[in-house]
Amino acid sequence: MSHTLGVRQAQKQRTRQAFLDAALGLLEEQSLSSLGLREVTRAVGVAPTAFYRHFPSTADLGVALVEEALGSLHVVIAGTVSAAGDERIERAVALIARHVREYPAHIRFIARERNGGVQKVRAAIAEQLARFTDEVRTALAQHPESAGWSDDDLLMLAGLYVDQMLMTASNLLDASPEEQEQVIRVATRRMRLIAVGRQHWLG
Amino acid sequence: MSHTLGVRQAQKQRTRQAFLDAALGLLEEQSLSSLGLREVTRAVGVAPTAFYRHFPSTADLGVALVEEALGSLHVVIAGTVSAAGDERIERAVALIARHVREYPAHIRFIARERNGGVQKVRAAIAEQLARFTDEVRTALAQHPESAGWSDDDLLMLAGLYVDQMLMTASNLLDASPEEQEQVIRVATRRMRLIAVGRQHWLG
DNA sequence: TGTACATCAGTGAACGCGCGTTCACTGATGTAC
DNA sequence: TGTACATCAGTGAACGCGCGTTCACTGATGTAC
Repeated sequence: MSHTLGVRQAQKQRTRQAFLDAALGLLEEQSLSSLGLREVTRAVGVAPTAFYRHFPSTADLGVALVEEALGSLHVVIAGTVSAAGDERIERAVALIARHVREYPAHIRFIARERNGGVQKVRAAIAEQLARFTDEVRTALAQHPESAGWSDDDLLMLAGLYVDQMLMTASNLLDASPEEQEQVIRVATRRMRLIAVGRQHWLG
Repeated sequence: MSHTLGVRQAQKQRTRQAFLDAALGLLEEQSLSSLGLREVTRAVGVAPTAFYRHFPSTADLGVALVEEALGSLHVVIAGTVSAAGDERIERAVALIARHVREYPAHIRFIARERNGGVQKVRAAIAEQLARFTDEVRTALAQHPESAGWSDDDLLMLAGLYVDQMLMTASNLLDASPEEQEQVIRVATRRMRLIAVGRQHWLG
């Protein structure tokens, strides 16, 4: 079993994950650019110097968090776009809402650092979102409604959807339980309006 | 002339403005939650303790920056919505682009801190954006196309426009001069698609 | 299987530094008479 | 107009503290024979 990690490697991965988890928790209430190395190691329960065994800097830890946070979203995105039938939009919004409920800290992190003060992390997020947009474009191209659409227009529409999803996710985070229904209703109508625009689009 | 400020008051206001200007400059490359009080006073050229004569904390300086940054936007927003005729959308996007060119640091600040780590500032931004959305709704209600629209739907549409404007502004900031044209083209088509959706909307 | 050596994740002391905040101060500006 | 007192924006020394980074270390795990 060459894939079985040695005890040492396994332990290292566990510690690394503990760093990611602790950082994500601390980042619920602050930005990455103010996150301290010692703060993270304290939360994990290791010596400050242990940090350097895993990341050169907190910015690099941030990049790792981007991958963790957005990696799991590919599946959700695929689900929202491929859904078919009358209730396609409702299902898409519901999928987003569920993801936010399951990974609130990840979403908060992405929404915050997308425009945050750490260049490396912003670049990583931008790259991942560009990939999402491209995936959505490919999925949209399969729809019969996309007949006659240029690739450029499909990309425009895909970007609009991706931004809308992220905005909805971020709004859900800031909403109280009672407000969440309202956020979902408004997000659904926004999507519907965009869908109407799509049906009558003439390039 | 009871409105003429005394020498002392005038000097105080000048120093306060120097704090705002210096902070805005420093915030181009970091988030408010990592902005240091001493960093700001150093940039202004006063003793660290002078800060407390103007703001209780950097968070409160941030709130003052929100008002400065978003105060000037009311006029722009009004301009984008009231524009009429065939090229309404082109004009709206051009107005946003001009504002971004004139006040890039303000826009960056708002985009960054809208989801940033300082609660007080996020609340201030959310409140101002809600007011913008309401202003846009009122303006939209005047349009003949809005006949038959519920207030709720108009608010939904207004929110979509406001978010789109802010997103466009933020995209322009991150774009190189060559990319800016592309950003403007895509933003224009997004707005057009939304406008098409609006025309065929049935509630 | 047992032994001898190599690797390396995590340690703990130490460093110099800049931080936010306190305090009593100074001296120009403002005000009362 | 002149004088005596009050106000208060900005000062500068001092404080205790936590920061990021360095370094030589330890001891469990891995590897070669």
